[in-house]
This record gives sequence, C-alpha cells and structure tokens, in this order.
Amino acid sequence: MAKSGGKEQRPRTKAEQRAATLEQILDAAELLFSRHGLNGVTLRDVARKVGVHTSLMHYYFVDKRQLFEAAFARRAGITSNRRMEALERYEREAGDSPTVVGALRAFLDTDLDLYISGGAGWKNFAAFVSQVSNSSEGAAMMDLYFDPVVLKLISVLRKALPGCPDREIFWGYHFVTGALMHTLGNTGRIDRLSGGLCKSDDLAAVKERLASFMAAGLTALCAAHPKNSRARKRLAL
Amino acid sequence: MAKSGGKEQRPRTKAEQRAATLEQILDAAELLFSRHGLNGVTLRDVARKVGVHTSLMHYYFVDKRQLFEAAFARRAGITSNRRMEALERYEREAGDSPTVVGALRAFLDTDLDLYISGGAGWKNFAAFVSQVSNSSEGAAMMDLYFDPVVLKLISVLRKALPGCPDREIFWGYHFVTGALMHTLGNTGRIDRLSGGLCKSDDLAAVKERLASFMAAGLTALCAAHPKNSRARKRLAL
DNA sequence: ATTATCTATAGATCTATAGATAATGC
DNA sequence: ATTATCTATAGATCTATAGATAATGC
Repeated sequence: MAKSGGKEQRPRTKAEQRAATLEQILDAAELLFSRHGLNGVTLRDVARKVGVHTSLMHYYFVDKRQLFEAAFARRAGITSNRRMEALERYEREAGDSPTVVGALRAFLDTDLDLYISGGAGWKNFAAFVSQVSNSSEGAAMMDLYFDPVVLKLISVLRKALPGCPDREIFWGYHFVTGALMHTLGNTGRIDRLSGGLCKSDDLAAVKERLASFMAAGLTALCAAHPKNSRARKRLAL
Repeated sequence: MAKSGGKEQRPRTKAEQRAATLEQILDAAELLFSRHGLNGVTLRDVARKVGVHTSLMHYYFVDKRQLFEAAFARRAGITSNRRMEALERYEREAGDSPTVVGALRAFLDTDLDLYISGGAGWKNFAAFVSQVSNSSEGAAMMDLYFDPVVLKLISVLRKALPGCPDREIFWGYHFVTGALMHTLGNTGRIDRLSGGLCKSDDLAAVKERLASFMAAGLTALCAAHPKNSRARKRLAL
C-alpha cells in the first residue's frame, strides 16, 4: 500500500529509511489501536497496513505492547507539554485573578486546537487517547503522561475558586475529562441521536461549548459544597 | 470454582440447571467483558471462571459475539425501562414547568441508584456499559437499548429550556453522557490523581454532584446560544 | 560491513464443531 | 428420551524467533 504510492521516493540514507518506516508503523498502529484497542489489533494488521512483513514489527518494537506504548508516547508528551505551557502562560497573564473558564480554556482548547488543525495523525491520536483512557491497560500511561498537566490545572482552578474544597475541584475535573474523552472517542453516537445536528468529529463546535459549560458546572458545584460544609452540616443537625 | 462452593446445591430440574448455568456464564462474561472488552476476553477465560468447558459457551450462545450481546442485553433493557418510567413520572409530576435538574435527576440518579444498591452484578454492568459505549463494536447496542430513553430526556429538557436550540441540548447531553460513562468506567484514575479524596467507585458522591453540575452547564450553554443566535450573529456583523 | 527487510517456522492459543458421556425426565 | 456437559480435534490465527537476502555504507 504505502509502497505503491509512487510519489514517495525511497529515502536515501539508512537513517532516513529507518525513520520513515518507524513513522509509518506508528501511524498505522495509532490508527488501528485508536479504533479497536490493544487487543482488537494484531501485529499482522499493522504490518499489512504499512505494507511490510510482520516480523518487522518485532525488529523495531520488540513486542506488541511496546509498539502500543511507543505509538502513545509519540504525541502524548507533545500535547501534554503544550497544555502545561498554556496553563503557565495563563497563570502569568491572569495574575491574582484567574477564572475558571480561563483555566479550562488553556487546558481544553489548547488540546482541541491540536486535534482540529494538526492533521490526520493528531485526529487519530485523539481517539487513541480516549481508548487508552477507558482501558485498564492504559491506566499507567494516562498517569505517566497527563498527571502533571492535570495537577497544574487543578492548582489554577484552586486559585480561581478560593472557597472550594479540593474534593469538589477533583470531582469537577472528573466530569470535565469524561466529557472530553467521550468527545475524542468520536463514536458517531451523537450524530445518530441528534439526526445530524451534532457531529462527533466537529471539534470546533465542542471547543465553542465545552469550557464554558464546564466552568458553569464547576462553579455550581463549589457553590453547593463550600469549604467546611461538612462541619456546617454537622452543626445544623 | 463455582462447583467447589458446596453451599449451592445442584439444581434439581434441567430447566433450573440450565437457568443457573446461563446466569453464571453471563455473570462471568459481564465481569470479564467489563474489564477487558470484547477482544480482551476469550471464551476460555469465561469458561474457566465458571468452571465448565469452553464448548459449553457455544452450546448456550453459539459464538462469542452473541454471548457478548446477551450479557449486555440482560440488564440494558431493565435500566433503560426504569429510567424511561422515571422520566415519564417526572414529566407528569412537573406538569408545565419541568426543570433541567429535575430531568437530569430522573435520567442520571435512577441509573446510579441501580448501580449503588443493585449488588455486584449491576456494578459490573455499569463498567460494561462504559466499555461498550466507548468501543466501535458497541455502537449498535448503545443505539438499540438507549436511544429511546435519551430521546425522552431530550424532550423533557426541551420543555425545561424553551429558548434553547435542539443542537445545544444535544451537545449538552453529549457532555452529560461523557461524564457518566467515564464515571461508570471506574478506572481508578481520579483516586490516584486526587490522592484518595475522590474514589472512582463512590457512585453516591457522583450522584450528589452530577445532575446539578450538568444542569448548570446546560443552562449556561443555552444562555450563550439562544435560539436564532446564528441569525443574530449575522445581523451583528 | 552494517542494517533493513523478508522467509520459514515453532509453539501457543483461539474459535468452533462432532461426537461421546452423564445426568434428568417420563 | 432428552438435554447438559465433556472429550477430542480441526483449522485458523497470533506472537515471536532464527536465519536468509537485499539493500546502503565506507
């Protein structure tokens, strides 16, 4: 398949060839894993998609698990860093008065922008993240790549919501990431449900709505559970 | 395993035995599929868990796919109907003035209640729904079992949000179900992130927060996108 | 002379089916 | 006499490795 392209010239040096093949394998793996998960994809599937022999998968990645992790690692670090920088920039600019929606925009929109305008590879990665996030095999990878950004987001939200207990901020984040992951999953369900009014892959529409929706939710959550509310409830009894 | 229990007497009649074995197989399948997805589970895994031979899976369910679907169908219809009734009841009680939070409570809390107090089987089913919802194989099953309830929810939300375009209500629903599915997935990530402040399996805590959080989000969403807002925007240009 | 890729193959495992055995049913 | 369960096995497929071949590298 990739070979029959014609346009793509064989890379000259071995280093170039190695790099090109690696990238093709990772692209194919990313696409397939994003749709079918770790166990729904065989190394043969990946090799066939690239147009090389299965044994080449082992040559470059030892085993399936390592291919899976390499495919994830390739872009996970990039978006994680971008979002971290966006949060730090926002923190600087907002000074003493960061807002919930501002923090969420730095966290969510920065990510969505990449999937919107990063090309097909990033779109596949988006669905891949959703798969990983929802699978038991993926837990460690999510923690490894995304804990720092998430904790950064939490720290900015803390400043934006001074009276709010940490617990509520974490629950709020849990809902935020649920909506984001479900969006990235791109299952097409909302398309069918809404009769085409909404499209799963319309990340621009999601970007327009997600941060402000979630900011309202978080704000309401904190209003309903002010600090020391447990102590207050006890007194009220 | 199941055989060694001792307590459980061999059912007398064949019909009883059949029913008991079917249920054991479905329980095991539900548990395993909920953790590892369709492709992460083999018929051998299920058979081993029940303590019978693999070929019995084929005797009762023909093939793996049908076992998967039967395990899902067993409880999906039940919770779907319960929620439908809760929504209809709420609609009757609320008369002309249903609220967003009221509709969401009927939809979300009715479901969560079942997972909270329905026993281990229902807890496994909750994670199973999340798996199915996030997989490409599961799309048709989600549509089949849950479209009617979701569309009922939408219709109540429409009454609760008279000025709101359908599109916004559907996007709002998309975020709601994302948060719910992520919760049901029970991945343990929020436990680790929050250092134990929140627990993935604490559905009571989620129930306390989810509906009101989402009601605030939906209300804000509709406020930001009133009907004919597109036409207005055009005029504003 | 090194490295990218392929051929051949071992060994494990999986789904599925045919037919045997051991229970219950009348 | 019927049905629940098991044994045996076919055929497909999967991961992984060893070793051959065909390129680039100096």
